[in-house]
Amino acid sequence: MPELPEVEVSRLGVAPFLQGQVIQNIIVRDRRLRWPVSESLADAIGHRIEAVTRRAKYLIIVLQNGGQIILHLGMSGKLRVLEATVAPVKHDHLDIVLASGKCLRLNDPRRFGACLWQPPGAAEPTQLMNLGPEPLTDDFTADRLVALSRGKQSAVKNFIMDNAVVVGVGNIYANEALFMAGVDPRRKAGNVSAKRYQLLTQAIKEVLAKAIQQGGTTLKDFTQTDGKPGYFKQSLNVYGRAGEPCLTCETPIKSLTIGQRNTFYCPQCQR
DNA sequence: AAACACCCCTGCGGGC
DNA sequence: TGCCCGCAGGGGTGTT
Repeated sequence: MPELPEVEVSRLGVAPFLQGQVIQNIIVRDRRLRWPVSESLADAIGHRIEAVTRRAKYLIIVLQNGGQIILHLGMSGKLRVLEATVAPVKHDHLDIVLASGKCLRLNDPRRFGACLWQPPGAAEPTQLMNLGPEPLTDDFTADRLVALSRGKQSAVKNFIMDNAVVVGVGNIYANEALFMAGVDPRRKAGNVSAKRYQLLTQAIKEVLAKAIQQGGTTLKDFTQTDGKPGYFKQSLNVYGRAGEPCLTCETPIKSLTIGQRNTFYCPQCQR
């Protein structure tokens, strides 16, 4: 489900309910997420939430004592804020119960999501180390893409989906950004010119920002925390449109597999 | 070292 | 109607 925009939309949705609240209880119904949920997560109970932030596709609940609860939604994770008394349904694996009587509830059918506990003063989990820059900040530049790509033989699509290069660009938005920039996803990363990396950098920033504004992309089951779908699906130019006419030139959109992931592009517009 | 393939898991849509 | 197959928004691990 979630790429960076969907995680950010989730963060914006839940943050107002969490900020300033004391964690009254944490209920783990199934510890078997991407990594087993640590028993020591219970150490967060009794502490006040200072802020809810995001790094890459990780949502971070920052406690006033310096501890952090780090959530990842994987492919199918969803966050809702509910009254804590609402009965859980299938795949509701985790509740963070707040003093307000509400709870943050994680539902994740495929269990590719994660909940990590970073104790006060501890180093950040290895998963968060060696992450590249946030795409919507000035740290993410075309110069960086050029510098890191020289000599790279892998497809440019894989390159921009590499979290060490830039975080948060998943399969949907990689396809869309490459279309916007007019770059063939199969092209070797090392053979993309500085000028085209400039276009691609702008396209990544634009597509992610626009998707956040529109509440993310709902393909099947993503919903914003208020239960509404994301509306960015209406703005997709290539993703999921194999065989349909390119919205620019009417050439049929092609699909193929790159890096075990479905890839969509216009053979006319993208070179 | 870089570039791949593979795997974790459940649900759903399409084809028969 | 029902069963089987293929596929899905992520990303860590292990192999060449």
